[in-house]
Amino acid sequence: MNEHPWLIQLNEQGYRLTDARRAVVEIMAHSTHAITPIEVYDEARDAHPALGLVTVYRTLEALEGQGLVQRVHQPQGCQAFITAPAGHQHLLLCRQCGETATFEGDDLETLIKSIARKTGYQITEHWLQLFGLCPDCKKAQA
Amino acid sequence: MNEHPWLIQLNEQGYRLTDARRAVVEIMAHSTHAITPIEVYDEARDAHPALGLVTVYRTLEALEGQGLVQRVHQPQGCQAFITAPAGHQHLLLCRQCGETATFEGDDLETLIKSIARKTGYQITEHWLQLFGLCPDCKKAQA
DNA sequence: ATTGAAAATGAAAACGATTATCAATATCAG
DNA sequence: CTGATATTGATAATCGTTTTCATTTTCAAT
Repeated sequence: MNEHPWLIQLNEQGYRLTDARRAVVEIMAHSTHAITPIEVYDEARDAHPALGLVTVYRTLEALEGQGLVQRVHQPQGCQAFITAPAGHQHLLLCRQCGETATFEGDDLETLIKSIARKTGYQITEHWLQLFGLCPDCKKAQA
Repeated sequence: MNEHPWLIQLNEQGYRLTDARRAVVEIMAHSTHAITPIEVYDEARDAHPALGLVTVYRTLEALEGQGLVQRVHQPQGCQAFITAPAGHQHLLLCRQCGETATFEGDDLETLIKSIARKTGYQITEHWLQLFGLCPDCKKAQA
């Protein structure tokens, strides 16, 4: 049936393959922008009109559990999702259109260790994110 | 009347001084932890029982507008506020109790410029946040 | 001190995002 | 094909936040 790799992975984890999941995966896997559940819902109904919003939430949850998508936090709000970057990448997000780029910057290790030593905190996670305008939106600005 | 500097600042901006605002400022200004509107509401009612939750939201909004408090984003959720650090500081947050520390790490400029050049993005904002366990919660863990 | 216009308040309702409930449906192993 | 079970979508519930609005409070001008 030539299923999308994400669907194969879900299937291997015991999830059944349904048209609702196919429709959501289709949208999420091909999106290069941060996208909210409602937007996924609207777009995915082109392929599967009977789709319910609840199923979008449940599918996003499953995909997040598999590390295939992740929630992104932005100054404007924190309800959007993106396809999870491979490995440990940092994010660059367009404030206008939500387009996402990634970059590496792992010279943070030194900084983190230094902060841990100075503060006595046990540091378990870090976020480094940049926000701005993507080339297209920058052009449209002027 | 020996008002708190935040109240004086609000007053200078045209805000009136009320008991509701005094109560909210009292809590926020002395908090060293990330704290949600509901928590502010609960704590501030000790001093001002008639306080409404709506007023907490409105006061936090005013304080945020003055740069005196800011919303913090965390893996567990994004509805908490902290007293805004002076100058450009980065955050270190305890995932357990919300205790907040700050640090400087402004060698980011080089990185940011490099990413901007590589991606064509115009970068306007950045977040660098660390999460972990504060010394107290680390101790309570074991 | 008194007054009154304007700002601020709190209660209630509205709202948007998310989660829980549940009967009906679809998947897939046997 | 069949049936146990996962999944679905509709509905309702929940949570955080905002709007509405009549009442109260602040504070500048008397």
